[in-house]
Amino acid sequence: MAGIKEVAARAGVSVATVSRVLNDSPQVSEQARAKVSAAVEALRYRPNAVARSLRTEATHTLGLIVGDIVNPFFAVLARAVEDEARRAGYTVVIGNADERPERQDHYVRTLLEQRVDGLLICPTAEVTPLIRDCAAAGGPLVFLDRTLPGLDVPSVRVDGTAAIGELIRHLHGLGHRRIAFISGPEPLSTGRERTRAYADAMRATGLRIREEYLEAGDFQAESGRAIAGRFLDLPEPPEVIFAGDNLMTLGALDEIRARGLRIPDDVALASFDDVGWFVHVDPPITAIAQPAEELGRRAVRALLERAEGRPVEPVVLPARLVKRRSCGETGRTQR
Amino acid sequence: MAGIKEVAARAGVSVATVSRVLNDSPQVSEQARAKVSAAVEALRYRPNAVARSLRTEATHTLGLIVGDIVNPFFAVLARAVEDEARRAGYTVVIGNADERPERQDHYVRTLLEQRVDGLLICPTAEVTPLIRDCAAAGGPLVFLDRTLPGLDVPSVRVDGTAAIGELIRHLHGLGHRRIAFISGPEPLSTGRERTRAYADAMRATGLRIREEYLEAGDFQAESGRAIAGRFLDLPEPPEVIFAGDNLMTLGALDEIRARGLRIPDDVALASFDDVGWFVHVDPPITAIAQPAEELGRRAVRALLERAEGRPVEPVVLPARLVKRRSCGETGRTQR
DNA sequence: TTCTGCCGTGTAATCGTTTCCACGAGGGAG
DNA sequence: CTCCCTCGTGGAAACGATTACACGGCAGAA
Repeated sequence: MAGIKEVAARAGVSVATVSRVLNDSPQVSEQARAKVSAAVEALRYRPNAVARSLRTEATHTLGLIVGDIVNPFFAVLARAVEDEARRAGYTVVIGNADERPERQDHYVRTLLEQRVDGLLICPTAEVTPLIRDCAAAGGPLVFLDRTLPGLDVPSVRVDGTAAIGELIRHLHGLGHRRIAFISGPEPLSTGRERTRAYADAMRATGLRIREEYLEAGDFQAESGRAIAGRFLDLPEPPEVIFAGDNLMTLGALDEIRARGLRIPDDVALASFDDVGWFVHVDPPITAIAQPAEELGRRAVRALLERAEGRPVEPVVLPARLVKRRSCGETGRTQR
Repeated sequence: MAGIKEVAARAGVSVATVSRVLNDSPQVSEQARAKVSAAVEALRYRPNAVARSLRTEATHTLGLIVGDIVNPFFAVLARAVEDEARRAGYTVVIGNADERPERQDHYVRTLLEQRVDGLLICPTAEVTPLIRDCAAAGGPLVFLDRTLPGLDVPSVRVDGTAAIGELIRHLHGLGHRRIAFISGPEPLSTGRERTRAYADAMRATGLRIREEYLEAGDFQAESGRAIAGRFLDLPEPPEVIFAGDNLMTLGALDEIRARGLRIPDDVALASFDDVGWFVHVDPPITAIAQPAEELGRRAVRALLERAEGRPVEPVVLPARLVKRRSCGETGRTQR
């Protein structure tokens, strides 16, 4: 493929001039500019970003490591990140950790070697040594959706505490008392936070927290199914199953349907994390909606500020309860 | 950040030796290897992939341009591509064209400048000049899911013709005669192919094709909703609405629900492209399932073969009809 | 002993850009 | 006329790796 040298030769100027034209520096005559443009066109020259990056120490690329791109929440997040990044002139490399720390580390390593200008991570579980190093090295790094304890890294996330409180009160108002929660993995900040919010809200509402009504899944559909099954097998099964993310909700729904139970009469269902099709389930599923797009955009902005050396403080966005019919009638339903 | 020079200095060897250790060449003594490893460790050295790529002319990176990452079909596709690529030692850069040719071109340009080792494109509509150039240049390029006419580029895709035929016969067997189709955009190969299959199958089954029962959407939910609305507004509305992708099915479902119509009694619904939650809609939605994972894997393999200069022939995978209850009772339902 | 070959190593060129610096031409001011 | 500044330009040194080539030492063969 033609390089800048060939272009220079064809245009009858030096490589320096070609480079100046390409980066439209003002320090170049109209004449030269025209000749170079013609040569570029004729040779179908495409600048080599690899060489450019080597010289300039900037790749105009951001890395994004998500838990699972097939999870609609992360898909929406990824699109928002990618959109905002493109607007700022950056390309995004997406890594799929599949919620596995070793895979997450694989991508961290690869992306660092690629010299991305910034890294957005939805951390999977543990603080790996590699992550600790990165945090210590102080490169542009921002945690997205989740945080890790004890590291000096800014994070952009959603706080669902208030919405969970509202949900529990809503359920209580509908007459439900036995509310079970399929929580997320203990090591994940989002898992811990939601569990805590559930427990606090139950207490605040004067409801008993039963050990057998609280079990941790792994944010994947299958665990939701299994745990819902165990809840339903209890001598005194819960009146409500509240699942900690949309995939576990899907799993729970599968299990409830497989047993031929009716929602909400036999058991009610609620989800942390809303997805488009919840309104089409019969009955539509009550859920806590997270502002995923906003989250993605804010994360990119925070990252870019960080990359420019400006200090950035954590961003915390609120979630919103969307009442539908899967927990019982409440007059009008929201979409 | 420390470079190979610092490592060499600290280990007391030359940069050549360090490089050889890093690429574990056999031509290096155990002793040197140990010293270098120690230095690498101590300095937390990370090879600079940018410099390496410049020298070796290989980035070990593949580009993937999808129509819309939020569409579950593409999300699954992207994960499969990314998975298979990782297995082969490649990183994937995902670009989101949002079904817009100019955005697709933006990514093609960017990825070419980044010197990706191969490019996987789900082409959006038209043959742009840029795409034509690429095809002509003969770089490693493979079309995924969709094809473009008149270009010498191998493609990996699904052929839903047989499944659509089966669906139409199934609907006919259930007593339906007035079958409307929300087709995809005319310029897209998948849109054209499905429309053609619908028309052929209708004819083959002895059903009339009515002009007012065939309208093209843009593979986004909103168009599905609008077109379904127009179908239902007809003096003689169809008995079945068959939508050309999962998002338009979602839109149609919205519209049907908004009108308070019952499925399948008032109108039946079928989808080209299956997604996980279809089984949870009441009633579960009959759909044609595409082997998205297989598609992604095959595409990567084809691309890598192409990159190695081996000739690759087009891959065409069959789709599969999954009968559920949204078109009427049929004895047992599949999951 | 001397020659041959291999093995481990180092020197330096190279990849395609950007950018610092120098240089010559031209023009305005003194 | 001379001086100086500006403007457009080109030469060449980076950037951080890989790798062709050369070289010295040592072992085995003659």
